[in-house]
Amino acid sequence: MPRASKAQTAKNHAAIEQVSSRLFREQGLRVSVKDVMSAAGLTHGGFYGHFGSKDELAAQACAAAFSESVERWRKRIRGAKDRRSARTALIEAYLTAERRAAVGAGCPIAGLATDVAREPEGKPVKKAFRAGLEELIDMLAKVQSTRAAGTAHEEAVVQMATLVGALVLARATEGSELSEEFLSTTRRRLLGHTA
Amino acid sequence: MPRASKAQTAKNHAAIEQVSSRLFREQGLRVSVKDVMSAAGLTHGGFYGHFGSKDELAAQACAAAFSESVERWRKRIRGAKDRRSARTALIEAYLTAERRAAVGAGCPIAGLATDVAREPEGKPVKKAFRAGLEELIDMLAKVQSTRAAGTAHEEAVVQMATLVGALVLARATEGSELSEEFLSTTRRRLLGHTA
DNA sequence: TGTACATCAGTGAACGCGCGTTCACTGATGTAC
DNA sequence: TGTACATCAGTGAACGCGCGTTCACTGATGTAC
Repeated sequence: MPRASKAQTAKNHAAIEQVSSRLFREQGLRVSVKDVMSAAGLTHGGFYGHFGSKDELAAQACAAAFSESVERWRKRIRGAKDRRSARTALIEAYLTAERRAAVGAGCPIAGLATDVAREPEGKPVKKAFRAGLEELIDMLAKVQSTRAAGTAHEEAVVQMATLVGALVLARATEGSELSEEFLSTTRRRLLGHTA
Repeated sequence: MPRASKAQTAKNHAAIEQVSSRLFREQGLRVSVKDVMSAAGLTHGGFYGHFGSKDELAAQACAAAFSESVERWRKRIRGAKDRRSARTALIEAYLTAERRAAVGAGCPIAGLATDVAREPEGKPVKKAFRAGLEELIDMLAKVQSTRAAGTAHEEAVVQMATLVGALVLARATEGSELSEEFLSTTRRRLLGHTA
């Protein structure tokens, strides 16, 4: 299948990006170029016609995953009648068994945080991750009930830590009672049904 | 250096376990057998005289890391004058720049959660991780001010999620202002200086 | 206590395999006339 | 619109390298006398 048409080439490029965004979230940065290309229906050699390196793809895939999340959050916020219910909607959607299972389609923060932490400074994926994380924190800050922006930001930072920690630990203990607790107890307490 | 003495063999075994416990926390399960053995001052071939497989070592290294944490937590709790100050001591020690930097000597939950989540069911490291996590949650539950055991457990589950999430995200964003916020803001809010 | 020798901890080459990246090649696409 | 041909997207073999694991070998240790 030599010399694909321009339209096909664009489709292939999009497929590589989309598929790798899923695979990186599922398996971390250890996914191989061959795995990505196979999943996109291509052979590995053609990869370097689309991206300069695996690192470059990782950064773009990470950014794409964050765009997906931002879009999803935006829709949920728009669908809510006020800030309080928007916040509830985000938290309830984040801490579910479906989200725990759907690693590849889920939150890139939960999927990639540890891998990104291990990357040396300066790697492009690190920058993409930080930018995405900051954007999602800003969105979370905007649905806090507090009026003061500074306080809302602080609340968002801590809530983000709690959400990500709970999801990551629910995944690590999947199949146990504890895993369910990480989802349901955290959800309940974050939503204020607290003792 | 053939046929080491029994004493030397025991020392070597302990060195492999200790060194791998550090390396696994730092780099995740991708650390190579050669890396571990080199760090222990040995050559890779001798590994299988000490452990049946890399998976087996990972589980033992994980368990050893948790033992370290349990011991450290226990000391802090013993050193505190009451439950409230014990809880404060644990949280303050967990969310510091030193702990953020000391990945290899730090909390195995923060270091290994994502890797463990990606391991297939049944892998020995998964069992070790769950057991260790449950032990630390129990310790955290015991220093809650609530009298009711069920409520204390729930609080501990959520606090653990927050602590781990904040540390992991502080590491992923190290070098940025956001990273400092994950430590200081979370610490302040968990300790109740809340608005 | 001293000697002869079996044991076995550690070595390093080798196994088959997968990695990221490069490159000569193919032949349909896209273009110049 | 039809033809001739340069372009270049994708292929698959190959590069050097590192992986987990195995194994023949070495020679000091530990033991039997």
